[in-house]
Amino acid sequence: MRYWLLKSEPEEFSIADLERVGVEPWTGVRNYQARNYLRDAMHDGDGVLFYHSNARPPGIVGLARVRGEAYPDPTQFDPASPYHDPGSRPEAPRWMLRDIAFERRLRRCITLDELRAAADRLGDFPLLRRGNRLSVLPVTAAQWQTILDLENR
DNA sequence: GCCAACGTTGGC
DNA sequence: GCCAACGTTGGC
Repeated sequence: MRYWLLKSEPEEFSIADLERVGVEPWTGVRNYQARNYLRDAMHDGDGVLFYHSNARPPGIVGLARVRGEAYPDPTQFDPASPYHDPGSRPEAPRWMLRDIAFERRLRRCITLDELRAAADRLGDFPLLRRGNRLSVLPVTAAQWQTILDLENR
């Protein structure tokens, strides 16, 4: 079992949206490193920290779970989609996704400021690295536990 | 709205 | 393969 952090802009898709739909195909990732995490490194049942980016304040707002296996992101073949990729062929899909299942909201938002303040306990946390823009990030078991502990402080 | 960081594109 | 131009991310 591994752990991940997924970023989402709440104006695009928030934790409330995930709670409402229950399970969401994580479409639109168009970065190769993030794609590799989704396609190769994730496993059914992995834990997910749900992070609101471009939010005020930015922070972790909920928990979710990876559901099932990787499969082609259908939006890459949809000319009407903003995620359309005319260079991707159905017989060799470039972009893969996973379904993400709602688990629960956190009792409160654990803000980016708070995560920075806990940097000594978190160690090398990819979200806190300068200039990081990846929307899918690996989280260690120790970091996962540290963040859950923060929730109850 | 600004801008730093950084991935991608494309000319050469 | 280099690298300048460009586009995007995302905090502020």
